[in-house]
Amino acid sequence: MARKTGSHSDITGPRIRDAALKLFAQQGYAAVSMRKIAAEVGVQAGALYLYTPDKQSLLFELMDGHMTDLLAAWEAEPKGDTPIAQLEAFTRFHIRYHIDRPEAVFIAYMELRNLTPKNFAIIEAHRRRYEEALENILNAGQEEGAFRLPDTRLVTMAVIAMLTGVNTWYREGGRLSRQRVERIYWRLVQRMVKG
Amino acid sequence: MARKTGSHSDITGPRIRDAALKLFAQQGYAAVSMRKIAAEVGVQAGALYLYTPDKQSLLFELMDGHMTDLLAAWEAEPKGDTPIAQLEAFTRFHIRYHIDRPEAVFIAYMELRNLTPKNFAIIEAHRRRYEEALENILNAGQEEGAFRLPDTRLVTMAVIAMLTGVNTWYREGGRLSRQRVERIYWRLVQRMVKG
DNA sequence: ATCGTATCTGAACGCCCGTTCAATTCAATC
DNA sequence: GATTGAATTGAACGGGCGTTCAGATACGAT
Repeated sequence: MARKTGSHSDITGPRIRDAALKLFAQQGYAAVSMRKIAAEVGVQAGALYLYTPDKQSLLFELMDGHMTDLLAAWEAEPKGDTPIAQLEAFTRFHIRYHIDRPEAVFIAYMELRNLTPKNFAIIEAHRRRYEEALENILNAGQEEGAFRLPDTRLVTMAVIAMLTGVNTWYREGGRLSRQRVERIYWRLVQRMVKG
Repeated sequence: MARKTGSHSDITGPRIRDAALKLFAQQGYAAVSMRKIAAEVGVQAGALYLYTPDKQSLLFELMDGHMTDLLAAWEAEPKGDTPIAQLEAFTRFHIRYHIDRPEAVFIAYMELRNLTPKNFAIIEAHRRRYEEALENILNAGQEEGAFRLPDTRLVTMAVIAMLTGVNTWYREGGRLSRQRVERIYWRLVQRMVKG
């Protein structure tokens, strides 16, 4: 047998990326073989190489796609014009966006060490740009006196770590709704920045 | 050749654990082979099995040891008697302890999925106990009116995520000293809990 | 000097890895 | 209904994996 009825390039391609996303998140890049990914798609391992040059590219494209989408989504987000409004927008956006993509987020944070140095540098640049979006808001608020921060760079890292931490405990249908989680975290962030 | 001069069980054992800690943190459990660990120690792969029953036990003992030490160190920490004093003690302790053991901390957070279900349950119980140490402080402060928290469980997770995040950016000899990092984070935590 | 034993080697076991590629199958076109 | 070309198989490549174990080695006790 060779290819099955109705299988086409534009269907198999995305299915491979979906399978890789799921399996990398579940078991980790190093523990997932090309054969496992192929099995999840329902195809032989060799077929994967029609859609990706190698395993590393599969990982990189998942991470690069995630970061690119994240940055684009933040650009497109309505922000308001005061630092306090922008900080609220960032806080709520970050939680909402990350809570909806637990697998991509998990991979983006856990598999950095499995990237080649070149690919790592590209992902790091993306991350840096995203962190700077927050840092710029904090700096603006600091300058105009809306915030009183001990150290904007440190507060940037503290806020992002705190917000991203939601993904470690949030479960769909749990005690708190997304809305409620968003609101509570926003209150905490407010307290952190208000002198 | 067989064993080298001066090699003894009580030397090789710890060296194996040290090598495993270093390599697991650097490359991840799945990517590190028993042969790599053995090479780091300067020994053949077979020799490892005089000191550990298998690779999984090597990982588990590192994680279990780390969590046990962490809990014991917190027990032994001078705490003060008010919730606010205890919260300061916890905040400073957490940062100090974690900043000094980046490899063990990294493994404890990243390699959970590579534990067998039984071992995972044990590590999770440890983590839960540690989280409860903080949650109890927050609850006590909430009840006696020292803190005004939107949700103690959520604030517990937020604070721990924020504090542990230090390990992602802190570098020895960087812009901020440990002392300064401790102090700034304590100010942020204070703001978060004070209504 | 010899022995006993703790320590370690080196080879082997069956298995899985990422990747390549000739051969095959199927859908669309003529 | 034959031809074409994209999609896929299945086998193969060299290599690394965790683990076992008989045999070699060197130290401490006698």
